[in-house]
Amino acid sequence: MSLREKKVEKKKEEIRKSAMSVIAEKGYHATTMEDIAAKLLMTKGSVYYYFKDKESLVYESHKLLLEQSMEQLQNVLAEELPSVAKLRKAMVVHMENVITERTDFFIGVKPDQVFEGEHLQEILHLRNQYSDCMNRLIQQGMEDGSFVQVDMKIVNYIILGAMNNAVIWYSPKGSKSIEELANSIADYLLKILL
Amino acid sequence: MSLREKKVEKKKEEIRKSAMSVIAEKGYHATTMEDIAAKLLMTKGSVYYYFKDKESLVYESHKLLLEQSMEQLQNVLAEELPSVAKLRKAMVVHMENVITERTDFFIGVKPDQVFEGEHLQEILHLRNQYSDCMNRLIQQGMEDGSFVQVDMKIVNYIILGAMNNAVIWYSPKGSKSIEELANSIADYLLKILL
DNA sequence: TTAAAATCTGACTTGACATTCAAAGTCAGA
DNA sequence: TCTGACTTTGAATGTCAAGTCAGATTTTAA
Repeated sequence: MSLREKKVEKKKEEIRKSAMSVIAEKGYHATTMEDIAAKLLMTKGSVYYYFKDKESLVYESHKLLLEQSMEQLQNVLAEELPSVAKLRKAMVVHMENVITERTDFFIGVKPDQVFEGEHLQEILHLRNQYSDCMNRLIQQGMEDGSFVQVDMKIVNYIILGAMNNAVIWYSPKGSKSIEELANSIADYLLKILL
Repeated sequence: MSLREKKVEKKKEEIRKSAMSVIAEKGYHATTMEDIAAKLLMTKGSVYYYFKDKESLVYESHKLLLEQSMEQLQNVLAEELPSVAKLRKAMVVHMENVITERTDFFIGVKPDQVFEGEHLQEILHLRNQYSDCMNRLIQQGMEDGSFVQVDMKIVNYIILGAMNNAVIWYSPKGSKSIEELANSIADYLLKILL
């Protein structure tokens, strides 16, 4: 990649970050392209130089986040760990993502209210992929007898729902660190499976 | 109440219902006053005859729903039941509300992105009240030894989060009836406390 | 140094709503 | 039947944010 391309990519990355951050703060509909630009001391016009429109910017941002989370999850999947520890780790990683990225995206807005066509398909696909991985973790645990038999689908919804919802109530002012919090939530949720 | 007042109240009720229904369908920001009116074969002008503005309409609708849920919860609280059965019933009732009203209990938007001032305060107050009631149920169970000791606040967030999230994924096409679904979710969540 | 390429700017256009309002329509009861 | 209060209508208005674009400015590389 040429220097120029690197610079452009860096700028795009900054803009994506800014977008995610402002959206996490104010919600998708309340954040304007000017907000996103202002945060970087730019003007709207510049943002449009890098991104076709708001939808594309948000799509790319969201996609990247999902892909990164997916990759982390895959890494956990690949580890040599007993089922319980593996699922536990996956949950902790997820919680940390939810809290640090504050991506209200999993709950705030339904994807079909923001994306269309290809973009919508891709986002749904990535989400399903993620969800499937979690399912696999539960499945494995049930097969090797680490977990009790449960309705995988429902339990998965419960687990992801409980975790994603933290965006709404988490506050850095709380007495627990993110790590502690992630761990205790993971422990509580694991009790459903033990 | 005079005949006319009854008629007005009935109309307002219809409009609130329509608003909640369209919002559940398309999301708060995507639903226009015309959508809400059209569903009742009215024009938006009429809606404005009954409600000052969109915010007020949604506020009143949402408030009523919260109050109704609160009342149901209070009724459960008042019943003579062992802790486990009581919390279980509260959860089932909540789930049924979430699914039938399809208002994620909360519009899918954080309240401070919709309401302001007094209205916002009142909505937050009602939510807290509701949450406190759930807390009380957990507290009681821990005190009488029915539940293990847990961090009440976190567990409460988990429980409400997991349940509210059902708005996102519930589909009437699923094989389980609402009642079955509510029951199995309640059972899974109770395992956290047993 | 300098001209072409890449970036950036901000005023402008557009369109989608929310909200208003004057006029028209409805209806219970005198 | 008539009247006046109550309702409804839909066109007009106001607002706000997305998206555009003709330059202005900065960077690149010869």
